[in-house]
Amino acid sequence: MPAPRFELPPQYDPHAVERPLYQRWLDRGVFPPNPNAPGAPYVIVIPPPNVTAVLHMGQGLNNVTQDVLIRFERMRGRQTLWLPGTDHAGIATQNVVERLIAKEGKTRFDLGRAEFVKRVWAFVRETGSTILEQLKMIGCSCDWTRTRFTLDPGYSHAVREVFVRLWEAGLIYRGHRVIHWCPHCLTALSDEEAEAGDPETGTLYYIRYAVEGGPAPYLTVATTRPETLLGDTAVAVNPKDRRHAAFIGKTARLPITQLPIPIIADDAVVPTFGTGFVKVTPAHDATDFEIGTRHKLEMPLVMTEDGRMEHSTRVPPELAGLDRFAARERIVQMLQEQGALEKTEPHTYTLRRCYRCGTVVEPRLSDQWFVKMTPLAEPALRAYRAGMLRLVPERWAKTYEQWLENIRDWNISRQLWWGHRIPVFTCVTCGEQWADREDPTECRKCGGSVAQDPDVLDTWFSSWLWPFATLGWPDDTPDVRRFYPGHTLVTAPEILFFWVARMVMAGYHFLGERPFATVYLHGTVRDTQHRKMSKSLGNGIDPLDVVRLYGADALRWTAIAGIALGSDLILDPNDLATTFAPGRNFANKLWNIGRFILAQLPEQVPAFPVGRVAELPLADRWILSRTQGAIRDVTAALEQFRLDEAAKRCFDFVWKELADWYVEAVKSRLTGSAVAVLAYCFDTALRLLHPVVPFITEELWQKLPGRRADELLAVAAWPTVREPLVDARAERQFALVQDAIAAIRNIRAEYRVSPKTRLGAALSSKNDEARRAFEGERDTIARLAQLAELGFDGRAARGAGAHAVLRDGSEVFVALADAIDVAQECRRLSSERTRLAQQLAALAAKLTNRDFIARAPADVVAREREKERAWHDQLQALGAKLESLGCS
RNA sequence: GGGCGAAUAGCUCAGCGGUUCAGAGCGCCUGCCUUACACGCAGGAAGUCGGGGGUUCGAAUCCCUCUUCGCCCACCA
Repeated sequence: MPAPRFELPPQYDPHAVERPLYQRWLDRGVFPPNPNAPGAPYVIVIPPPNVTAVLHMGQGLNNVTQDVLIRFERMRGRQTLWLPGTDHAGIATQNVVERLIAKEGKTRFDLGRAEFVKRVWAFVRETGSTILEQLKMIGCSCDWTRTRFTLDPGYSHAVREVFVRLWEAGLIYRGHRVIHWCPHCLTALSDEEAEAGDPETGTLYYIRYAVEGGPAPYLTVATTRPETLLGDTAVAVNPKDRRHAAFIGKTARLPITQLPIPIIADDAVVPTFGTGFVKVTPAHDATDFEIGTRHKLEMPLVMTEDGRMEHSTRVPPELAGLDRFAARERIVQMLQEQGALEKTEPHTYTLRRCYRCGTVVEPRLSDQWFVKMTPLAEPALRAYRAGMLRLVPERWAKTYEQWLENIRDWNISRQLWWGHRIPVFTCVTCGEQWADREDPTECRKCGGSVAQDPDVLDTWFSSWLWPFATLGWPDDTPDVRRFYPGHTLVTAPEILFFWVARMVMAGYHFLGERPFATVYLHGTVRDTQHRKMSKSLGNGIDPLDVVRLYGADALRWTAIAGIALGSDLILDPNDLATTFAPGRNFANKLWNIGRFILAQLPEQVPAFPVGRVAELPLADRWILSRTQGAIRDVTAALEQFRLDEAAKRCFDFVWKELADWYVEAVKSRLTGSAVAVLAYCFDTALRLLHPVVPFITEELWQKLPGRRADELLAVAAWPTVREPLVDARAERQFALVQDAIAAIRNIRAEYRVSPKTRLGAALSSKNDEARRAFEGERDTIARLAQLAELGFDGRAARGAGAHAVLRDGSEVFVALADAIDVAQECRRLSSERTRLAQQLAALAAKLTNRDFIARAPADVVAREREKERAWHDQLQALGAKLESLGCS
């Protein structure tokens, strides 16, 4: 045995290698796209995390997934661009900074707009790169030279251009309607940002309104929000509701304020709910607003922006200034005192809450900027139906389509300070209003002074441009030409509407092309109770804790191998050791395989003779063929986004085949072909594994003999199948060897034959119990003992045993392998659902039975050959019969 | 109220064009410190594949239905 070229520790130490390797990749500039690469570009844009975010497990999964795809394509020679960046995250970031200055006892209004925005920028500059640095810790191979931020000048330019173009196309309008309003964040929200939560049990209040001149002295409405009655301007019934027809046209009086309101008929009222009478509050309910519009009702706002009751005439002094929920209690009390509360009953409903702060959203009448979405949705829908866009897994198709089919106009204005200021200008003199690419100094019509709209744009109004604004659009940049359209988007289904569908719309509208061809939607990270990991539940896992404990590769392996396409990733935050054991164990195994192989390899590894591969020992031919299988399977799995299957296939190849069988099989002959084959197979394994576990594979690959100093696995060529090495026969034959050895091991374990005892010796043992135990199996054991005599008796001899079995029993095995060919053919035909084939398959199964193998001595070979001929004949007959029946 | 998904070994999950499909990892049991690895090696126990029907020579695998979980959408106040 040659002297080991390396002294490697028996335990893989990720910390010793990760940072230096990452730095090396950076220094060598392997992450940015290589214009000299022969392949076409391959582009992924990162779902930009909030600029203030710190990495959580969901993003860990998301980004590792992207990195696997990028590294795979990079090794395949594509010009890969993985474009990183962050999102300014309007509400979220503004909230964070508001909390900060609250600690100084101040509000943003104390600071003023300019000062506040300055503070946010300072905060962003200070903390903004945290999450990107964390991505480096888990190995992400982004092109950091192209890092973008949704508020940087170039990007803002794109946002403004988009707004103005939409304006010019007549797709932006000022809408006066009831929108979702967050009384905590003090801004309007889009429909998507007002999330429906879990059903909650609340109260349905039945309230009596006095009626003048009607068929009854009063009517009863049912409501969950009694406080809104101060804003009621009508009571409505369904025109078809006979019970209440006589009320229509009469006047009701609001309790508490005694204001008169009309009783009207409207189709929107569902007669079966509550009493059939509905209180109509047009300024605080979307449906009521529509009713109000149809009937030209007054629409008074009775709450302030922060959710306190207020109105000059409608809110009585004792309620003014009360928070809406406090007001509710107080009003219920007042109603009770006035005898206007008929009854209450428990009621289950879902409340919409602000997706940033969780506050119950208040429907509120206001003026906002909207984008007309139907003209944008149509191309996105058409493109999807034409197959231009693929969702993986496909089951999200219906969700995507339904949303686009029922698209609603998008409220894009936010009453915030942090974000892209809406570029709409109004002349204070003549009222002229327009959107402008530059800040105007005077009215374009009358020369009067102008005022810019105070609001900012929805964060998603910048996010939806991400695939091209990051490349320098609207300028005609080389990057836009080269990297648009992109290829794969990796994200969570939660933002299918927020982001994905809108990017598709923007892509088609502004560039006339899809932003990406495939949307890969991965699952959610959950705890063992299947609860989503979240800060508030305290059930999260910090990916960097995992990196510190077990290394980035262990994290990556667990995330990738542990999640099937489209399913969730279940991790146990209370037991990181168990959760990440698979990754840690595998990394260590790989390390030790490398440790062993590297110790065997001489400075100059001879290439194995591909042309004369047939002359190699069976085990060599077997592992070479299995290597081709691994290349084929792993490549196919990655192409199909089956990352878990790719990982698992690598696992089986490296651990079960290369380590457990081949390494053991060649331990007794570690020279010549074995060394060459080991070097090739291990090198291939490292390449196949690199996308998933980049650090350890790069580290080991660097140590392979003959490596030039400037070579990096990160940009090494992806392996391809070498046809001459595919050898189905060798695989079958070796499988029999494996079966035979398994049978021997089984017998040894079952009869407790010590590893140090020869089977033959055990047979003639003086130990009565052992001998008696052997009696029933005497023939089998004797035969196997004979086969195994060389190999299974001592230490470190499993491989030698395999070799010996092969040599002594090869004739038997070859005959069996041929028989199996026949059997398999029978099985193939049996799937044609014929009885005859079924019977043959049963017989075939018998032939391939492990018992048979274990008992098949050389002297039955002749008999088997005879049988085999008979099989062939039957097969021929069968074939003819099938053909006559019209089966192919 | 619609739509979608999931129920397979103690745990987390593969398998789902019908005939080596009853599997993997972790855990468990029994041997092994065999000079790459005890984060390991060898062997093993363990599931009537959620319940019930149906199609078929044959079904975790296809159809129907029920139950239980989870997700998305929706103006019943």
